[in-house]
Amino acid sequence: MNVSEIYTSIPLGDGSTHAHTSTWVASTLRQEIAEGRLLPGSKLSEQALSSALGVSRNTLREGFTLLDSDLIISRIPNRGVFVASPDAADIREIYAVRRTIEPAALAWGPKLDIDELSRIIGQARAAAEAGNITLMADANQQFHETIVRATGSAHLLELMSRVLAKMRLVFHAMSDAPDFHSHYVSRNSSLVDLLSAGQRMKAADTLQDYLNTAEAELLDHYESSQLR
Amino acid sequence: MNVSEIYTSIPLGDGSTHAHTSTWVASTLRQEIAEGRLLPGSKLSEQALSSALGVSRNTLREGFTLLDSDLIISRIPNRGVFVASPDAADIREIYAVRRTIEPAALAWGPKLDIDELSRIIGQARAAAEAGNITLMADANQQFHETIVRATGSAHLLELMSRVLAKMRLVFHAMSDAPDFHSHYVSRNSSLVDLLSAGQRMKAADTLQDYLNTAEAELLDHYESSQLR
DNA sequence: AAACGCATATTGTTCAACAATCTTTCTTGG
DNA sequence: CCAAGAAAGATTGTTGAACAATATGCGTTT
Repeated sequence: MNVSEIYTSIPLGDGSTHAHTSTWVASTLRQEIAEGRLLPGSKLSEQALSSALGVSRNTLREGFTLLDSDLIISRIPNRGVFVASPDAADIREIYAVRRTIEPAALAWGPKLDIDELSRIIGQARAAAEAGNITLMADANQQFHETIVRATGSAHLLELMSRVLAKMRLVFHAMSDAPDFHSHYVSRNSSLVDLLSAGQRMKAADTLQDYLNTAEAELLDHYESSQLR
Repeated sequence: MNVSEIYTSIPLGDGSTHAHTSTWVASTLRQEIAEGRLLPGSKLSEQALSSALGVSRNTLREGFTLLDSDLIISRIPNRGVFVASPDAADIREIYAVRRTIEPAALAWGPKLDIDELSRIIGQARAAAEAGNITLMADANQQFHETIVRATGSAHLLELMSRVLAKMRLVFHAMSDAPDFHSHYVSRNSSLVDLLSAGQRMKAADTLQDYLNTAEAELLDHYESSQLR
């Protein structure tokens, strides 16, 4: 499916008044991008998109501004708006954020919900046995969001979800990415074991090791997929 | 100085083309707010501001959208845009972010620059002896930004500077705030001593204590200033 | 004094136009 | 034939005006 087909396949607004049309535009595009229907590098033409969405160019631009802070598009002055295509530097940035926030949440977060983490792991295990990779990926994302929620900060949670959204773009850009998620189930599980034993600092250190490993694996796969 | 006076005192653009006019608008307003010329709660009228800045309403709105992600304005649908007036919940949120990011940066940040921290403390001490509170506040902010820079993440640094910008709003809202900065110089100094001794984890714990104390002091002062 | 309704003002959105900048194509000279 | 440069075309950046939707303020009524 190419870009112009996407344009026409995006459902139009139903004519009812949205709280903010620009907000609706942003969330619509966010969803299209998150689900991989708009691939990294695609150009988002103002004229084509505004008519496809049934909004004016001005309103579309306001939506672009909103998405810009979501890190999933890149605006190049006088050139246009493109779906972000993460590179190695972006991957390193993503993991720099995660290496800071997530271990801190495990070590010191005042609202750590171990039962919830445990519950999510159960779901992931079920998904793994059913062979449902999408569900496993969802569970993995939930797991890490729950960790960040322990900080009690809405801003950190928001930053984390933006970072995870960009992470999805990385996977979309590397369509032949192997199944990174499956062997993280047991890792997450051992994290919960440590937490249940009250060893929060050790859990934080362990998570850092995991994140380092994951980053290296992703970078490795990215480099080799760039050579082709 | 009331709001309408502010409008006319904002310097107009020089007619030359800015890279992005909306970006220029946002940074201009950001500065006005940061320096306390636009106080928390002030309404930012589209008509008045657009003519005062010499830009169209559409462009001003794009600027508003940019500022919205900066946390220093609040947009109320069909009501308008106001300079954010932080409340107790905002203060708690600010410190939830700081308690997570800053100790993590001290404990694990790969790019910790102890010499730079030490240099900044020197400046703060000089400012304290000269009795220059503004310079002390600047040095304090620099100190904490340098800490976050140790994470190696641009996004975390950006979030931190947004949080510190909102922090300035808190102080502007409490015009009679006592001098919170002066007794933090020695605290920062003892942090650097711990770091120099290689005791990063102890420094992280100490910083958390400091942040908890500061949050409690601020909340206390906020509550009492609300009663009047 | 409280509640209602109307006039007014402000924000939300669209449209059409033009300026600024980039991209493509075509010409020209070597 | 190829490279450099100029003109033409397309896209983004910004503006001003217009209208709809919503909120505000003010008088009237009870």
